[in-house]
Amino acid sequence: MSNKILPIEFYKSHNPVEIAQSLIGKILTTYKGTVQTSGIITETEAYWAPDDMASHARNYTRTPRNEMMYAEAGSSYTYICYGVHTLFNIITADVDIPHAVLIRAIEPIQGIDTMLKRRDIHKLCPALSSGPGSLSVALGINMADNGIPLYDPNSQIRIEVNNFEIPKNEVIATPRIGVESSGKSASLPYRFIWKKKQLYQCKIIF
DNA sequence: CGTTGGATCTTCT
DNA sequence: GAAGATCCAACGC
Repeated sequence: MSNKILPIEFYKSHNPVEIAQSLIGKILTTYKGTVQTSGIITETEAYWAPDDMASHARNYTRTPRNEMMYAEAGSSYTYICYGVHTLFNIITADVDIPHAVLIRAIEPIQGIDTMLKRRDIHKLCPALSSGPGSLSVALGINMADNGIPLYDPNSQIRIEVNNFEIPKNEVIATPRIGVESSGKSASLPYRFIWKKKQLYQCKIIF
């Protein structure tokens, strides 16, 4: 069974901070072959180009790597961080407005056994899909997933609405991670975390 | 426990 | 040549 997919209109707002906040509690699902894995989004960060000095698209910088940031709302943007980790972002606003939201953590729902294998972890724990690089491994996301329309029912990666809304007072805002050197952009409260994440307690699977 | 450094790609200096 | 939207194994207490 699958939930209702978020429509493209959801991503067209020109305020990526609001979108980042609204994405908390939504469901990120990947379909790789016959395998489905999914989780509740519990942590996001907004990148508000061109003024945001922490964004790859600061000052409308345009390179082969970040070209997808200028694409249509609801497209995925994947890139390699520190030469090692694949990070998964969602592009928002109109074409040529390179706002983005980075997905930093999910709470596993479906395909937990598959996620454990992909991560080579043998028990369910927060590290399974918490942290932007770990999340991509757990969900099987790689650089081939750059530019996927996340609102399309036929895509391998989709964002779906949840059966319940997360109350706003359970979501806190903090400065973003790893952007200390980005001048005044560094202190902006563009990171959102669901306070009640970690529904499970590291139980043994095998 | 907390801290350190290696991995190794893209971009800018 | 250096730093970055990171992670984790290897250390030292």
